[in-house]
Parts: sequence; structure tokens; C-alpha cells
Amino acid sequence: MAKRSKPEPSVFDETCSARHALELIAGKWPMLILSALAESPMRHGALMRRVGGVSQKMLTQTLRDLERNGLITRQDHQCVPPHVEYELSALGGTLAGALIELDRWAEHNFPQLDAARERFDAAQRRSKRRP
Amino acid sequence: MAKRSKPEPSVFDETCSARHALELIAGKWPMLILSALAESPMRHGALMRRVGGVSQKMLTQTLRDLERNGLITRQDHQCVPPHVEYELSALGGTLAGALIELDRWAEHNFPQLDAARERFDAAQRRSKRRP
DNA sequence: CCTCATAGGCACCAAAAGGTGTGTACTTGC
DNA sequence: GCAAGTACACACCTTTTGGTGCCTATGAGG
Repeated sequence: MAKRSKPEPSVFDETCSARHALELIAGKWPMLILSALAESPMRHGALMRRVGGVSQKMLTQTLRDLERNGLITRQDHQCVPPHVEYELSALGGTLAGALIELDRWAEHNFPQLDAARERFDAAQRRSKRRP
Repeated sequence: MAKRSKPEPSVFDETCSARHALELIAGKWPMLILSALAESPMRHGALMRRVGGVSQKMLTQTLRDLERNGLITRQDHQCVPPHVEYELSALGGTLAGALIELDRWAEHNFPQLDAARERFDAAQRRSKRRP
């Protein structure tokens, strides 16, 4: 019989490390930042401009987290004024494809989401009026 | 010349509907729930069991949000005790592939993330001791 | 001389996410 | 007929997330 010691890693198991991995990337800032870096390595300022709506604090925080987990690398040129560049690591690169697929999905299908939302909300309003 | 009225939809633009679309699915619960439903349609209770660590409240809330945006459909059989089934809509189905790819990425690469994190934290501790 | 850009740190506060417990409306068991 | 179990929704409260403003030091440009 098969060994019980290796319960296949699954993102559905909250105690599994695979879940932690998913949680690291499953967020709007990590996804956008990784996608942006997939296009090209960038500096802090360039990322701020590229990723609309991100605050300086969230950007720094997310970059640190991604660096800590080895998805991006940070090149500090140790000069003044500071010059620091971020880029996808090899590991991060293996993720880029799936991320970009999600971006594209959003960019292609948002009209259908908008329409569905409008329909749903209209139905809600109707049932509120007729309880 | 090209019309200025259509600035290509981009997830990087915070005012673009595509961004809203991405934010809807860029979260740990939406991702896990959609992945679970990609395997098979399920009832509330079955989803609770499948998606480890989700609370009943978050599950309901996320399901509502996904239903509102047309990614899943809710079949209420209107009987007692209640019997409600959730399944991916056609639109939701077009998303399943990318989601499952992310799940698999996490399940395959989490050891590298763990190792990188350990290395990073060790380096942090070293520089704390030598300031 | 004064301001801006560069890459952050730190503190404070508002907003949102999320967990726990309770309620409903019906079943089955005793 | 009353207790317990099920499938779901909802209200309350805590924790986390995220935004804003102010700070560093330096060199460039007005």
C-alpha cells in the first residue's frame, strides 16, 4: 500500500505549505507587481507609475515580501541618490505566464462581468420592492 | 490617426473596469472557491469541507460576490431542508484553466519558496547582529 | 537657495477583512 | 411533542490591511 507520510500537497489544505505559496501571490498588489516586472525589470519609481493606485507603502511592503520568498531579486547599486532595481527571479519567471493569462482574461472579459453585475443588482432591487 | 476615446483596457489602470475584474478574482478565497467549483459543482457544505480554513461567512460572502459578477450560478431547489448548488458559469469556466495553473504552480514550487524565505530571514538575523 | 527626485522608515488613523456566535425552518430520533 | 442535527444567513466584534503625512541624505536644476 502507499505510504501515508506524503499526503499530496494541496492548496485546499490550510496547513500545507502550498497554501502559503498561493496566499503570497493571491492578492491584487502581488499579481500586478509581478506582472509589471514580467514585462521588464524596474525601479521603485517606475513601478509606482506602472501600477496605478499603489501607494508607496504597499509597494515597498509587497516588494519585500516577494523578495523574501525568492520571487524577485533586488539589485541595490549602493550609490546616492539611491538606485535600486527589481526583477523577476528564475522562480518568479515560471509564474509570469499564468499571471499574464489572468491579466488578459480580465482585460478581455470585464464587459461581461459588468453586465452580469448590473443584471444581478437590478434583480435585487426588484425583489426588494416586491417582498 | 487613432481615436483617443479607446485607451486600451489595462489591469494597471486603476480606473479601468479590467482592474475591478482582476480584483474580484485576486484573492485567496475567490481563487480557491473557483478552483474547487472547476472540479465539480458543489453545495455550500461540500465547499466548506473542500476549501480548508474557510469560514461559513467568508464562503457565503465570496459566493455571492462571484454570483453577482456572473462567474458562478446558484441553483436554489427551494425545498426544506434547503438545497442549493453552486457551479461555474460559462464565463467562469473560461477562467478555470489559469486558476488551476496557479494552484499547480503553488503545489510544485512551494519548497523553493520555503527555502528562499529561510535564507532571507537568516540573512536578516545576521545583519541585525552586525549593525 | 530652494525644490524635486531617489528609496525608503515610521507613526497614526480609517476601512475592510474575517471569526464567532446566534437565528431560522425544517428534518429525524426518541 | 421535544431535543438534536442540517444548511444556510446575519449581527457583533476583533484583527489586518492600507492610506497619509512627515522624516532621512544627496545631487541636479531652476
